Amino acid sequence: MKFDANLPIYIQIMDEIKRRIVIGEYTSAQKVPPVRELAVNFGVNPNTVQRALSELEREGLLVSERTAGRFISEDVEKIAALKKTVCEQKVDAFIKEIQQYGWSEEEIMTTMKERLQYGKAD
Amino acid sequence: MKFDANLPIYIQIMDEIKRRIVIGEYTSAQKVPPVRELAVNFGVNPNTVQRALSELEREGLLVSERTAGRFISEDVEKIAALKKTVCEQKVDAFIKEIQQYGWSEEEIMTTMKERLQYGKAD
Amino acid sequence: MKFDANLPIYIQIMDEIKRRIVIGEYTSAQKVPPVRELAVNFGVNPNTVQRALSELEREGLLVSERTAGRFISEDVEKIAALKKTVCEQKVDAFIKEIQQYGWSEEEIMTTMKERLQYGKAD
Amino acid sequence: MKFDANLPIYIQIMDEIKRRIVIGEYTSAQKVPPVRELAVNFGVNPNTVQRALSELEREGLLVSERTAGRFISEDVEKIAALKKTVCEQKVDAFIKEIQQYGWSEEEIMTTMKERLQYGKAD
DNA sequence: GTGGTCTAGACCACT
DNA sequence: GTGGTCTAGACCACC
Repeated sequence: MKFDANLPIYIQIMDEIKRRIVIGEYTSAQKVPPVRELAVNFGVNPNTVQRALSELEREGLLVSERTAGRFISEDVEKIAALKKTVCEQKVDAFIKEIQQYGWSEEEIMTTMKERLQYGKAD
Repeated sequence: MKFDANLPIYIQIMDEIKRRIVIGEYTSAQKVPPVRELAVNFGVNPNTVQRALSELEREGLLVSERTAGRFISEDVEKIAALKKTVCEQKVDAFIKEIQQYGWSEEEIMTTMKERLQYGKAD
Repeated sequence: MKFDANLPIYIQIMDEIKRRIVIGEYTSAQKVPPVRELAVNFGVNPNTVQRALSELEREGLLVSERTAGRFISEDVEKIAALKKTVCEQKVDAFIKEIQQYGWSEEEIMTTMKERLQYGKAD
Repeated sequence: MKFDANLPIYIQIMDEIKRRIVIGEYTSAQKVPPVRELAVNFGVNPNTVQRALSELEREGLLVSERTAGRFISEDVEKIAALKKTVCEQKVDAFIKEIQQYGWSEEEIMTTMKERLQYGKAD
């Protein structure tokens, strides 16, 4: 995985795990891969992964069972809320950016529809 | 101005100049501030600004006149085309990102409308 | 190498590289010496060579591979076209110069033949 | 007039005057414009023109009459020889340059004919 | 070791 | 004062 040089890597790993939850790659009550495995896959130090997972635990998205490992929260509402907030964050960031260009809502909505319909976006 | 560590600064300056053209801060045939002045404002070396402006000149957005300075192109179509492509690029980037999350068009369009209407985005 | 004071050095380096391509010293798909080495050979700053090569890359004559170095384009037609245009440019420049002296075609062609045959030119 | 930065200006002025003789702008036995006038036209110091004219005098192309000014030599053979040598010098310089590119006589002659016929050279 | 970017500071031509 | 070029020297990512 390619990381952004500006954001702490553990944050970016948190985001990636959230993404996997959102798209259903990691589903409720499922076991999360062990730290070492993730560390290798991400190409980072295990400590960095450890930190990311701890943070996610603090947020209530992960729970750790002493010996068995770490699992995705069984709290379905929590997962649903995650999906919603992540989506809204992305949308808000986008809106903020386009507002820097002074574009009106209509312009953006129109362009989005065009781009989505013709499948030009890749 | 604050620069992203991942993208070359001269590219980001190009983008910023383009933004200023798009929002009409720099309008057709208008004089662009001198290299040294922009360099101070951006907090970078004059060479870096020089490079950014040269690239924009190559793209036909700017023209430089030996001793008088640099000017925004008088080619109105060029400017109009810029506005269009910049908008599309932003939209495409956004679409690409949200597709990583597997969201459907409807979800995104709905969320965008919500966020735009309630003005929660800032 | 000795540079002309009227033309930017990076342009003259571009011309020299083109010359080496034309005479086959640098041939298609071959590796070009690294920037720093060329800089030493030309007796100029690496940045100046960098610029020359970047321009040639933009012209499609060179391609750069991140860590491996720069290579002459594999586009054989491109190379062939280069040879043609360089030759024509030289000839045109010569014709322009002699026209300043009002010489007729016949005079020039005759003199050229003489000079070429007797091998007086060196 | 635009001067080359590498060659002494007085040499370039000599060449320009020779050119004017060759094309017949200055014809045999004609009076040469006064130093001051030439200096203004060339945009250089009168001393520089003075030196150029003195050199031309040494070469026997100009003669100075104490009070009347300077004149083009009446020696018709001298003028004819000038035309010949100037032409040969230009041709030789051209041949030397093209030989750096390894082009054969035929290639050059062919290209020259093409370029002359279609009048592409300007 | 490779290309790519950036800074700091200088000089030049042109007006 | 303007754009353009150049040098010297540095740092980075990639392999």
